Amino acid sequence: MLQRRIDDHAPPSREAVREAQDVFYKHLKRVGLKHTEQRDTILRTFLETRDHLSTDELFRLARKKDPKIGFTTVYRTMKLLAECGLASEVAFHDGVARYEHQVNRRSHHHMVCTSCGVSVEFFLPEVGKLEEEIGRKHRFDATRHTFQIYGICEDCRKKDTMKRA
Amino acid sequence: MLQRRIDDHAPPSREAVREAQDVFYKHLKRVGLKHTEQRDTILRTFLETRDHLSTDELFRLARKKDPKIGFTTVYRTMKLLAECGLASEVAFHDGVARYEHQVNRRSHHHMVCTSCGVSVEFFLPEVGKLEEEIGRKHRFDATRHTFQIYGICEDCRKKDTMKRA
DNA sequence: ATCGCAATTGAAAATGAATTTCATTTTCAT
DNA sequence: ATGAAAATGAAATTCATTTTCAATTGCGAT
Repeated sequence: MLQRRIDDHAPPSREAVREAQDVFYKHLKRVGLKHTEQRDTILRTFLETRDHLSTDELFRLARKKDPKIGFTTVYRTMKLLAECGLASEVAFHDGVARYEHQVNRRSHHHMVCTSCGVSVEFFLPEVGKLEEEIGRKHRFDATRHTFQIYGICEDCRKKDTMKRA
Repeated sequence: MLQRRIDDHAPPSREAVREAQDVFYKHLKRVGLKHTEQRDTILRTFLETRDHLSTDELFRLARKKDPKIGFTTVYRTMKLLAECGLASEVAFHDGVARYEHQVNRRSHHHMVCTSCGVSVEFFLPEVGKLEEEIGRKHRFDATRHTFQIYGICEDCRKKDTMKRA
């Protein structure tokens, strides 16, 4: 199931894409890895997306740009992108790992419909403060958090009501 | 890796256990299922635990009480317990489903050490309010949420410092 | 520009948790 | 007690993820 994402962000600008590429290439250099065409294609494909994509979905998209790209390469590239902060995993509890890109995006949280999978993003500055506060209290070096709300969206509720009638 | 749980709760009292059994049996009746010795053993085993247990870990514990209990039965029973609210899944991002029991427990959140897996529980009443508020705003019927903070605990930080020295 | 070698690639195999199958056994309403 | 329906558990299956490995490619040194 494709997990549609509802937010208020435009796709990254040309400059933002170049910046992201720069971050990626510098990361590769830093850890002694090479810059390849496949990795570049995968990054560009990823930045064009707005949904929460599984590795397999991303693989299908990348293959449209370059039919000889393999699943394994996409899989490995996503790990690299996550390492340098360009991608982050979002775990929605449905058994597949999903990624969203972090270019031009502020920290945010998700509200997920457990019926159709749609997700709405929201932002609450206080959540970041809570992370810091709780970390300090328990002497953790807090690095990140996940905050997800699960429920049923309006559309699914309406559909459900219609079915009953 | 066993996910040790740090909290301030005592194990359920004898009465709490009986109450939980009652909830379970009534649920079974409601959905037309039968009360079996295995299911009872698994519930009792589960209530005695305080860590975040995978199905396999629970299976090993239940097997001590009754060596002929099978993994499949534990797996299926955990689904039933989750259905009637006695168990809830906690997904910590490490690829295995874990459960914690909900007897005598208030809603809470987790701070997880990404190095050793230890988790500390904390409770923030405002998070429940945020769930409600955000749900209303986006017209979701919000049913639950997860809030987890990831980081490195004090012990792991110390060990790390020693290694460097 | 070429060489050499380490990194990369991608198909295929392996892994491992989750889930289903099915023949046998058990529960429980009658 | 009886028998229909459900439960059990060993084994098989599924499916996402991860590893393996032989062939290919990138790139720094020359």
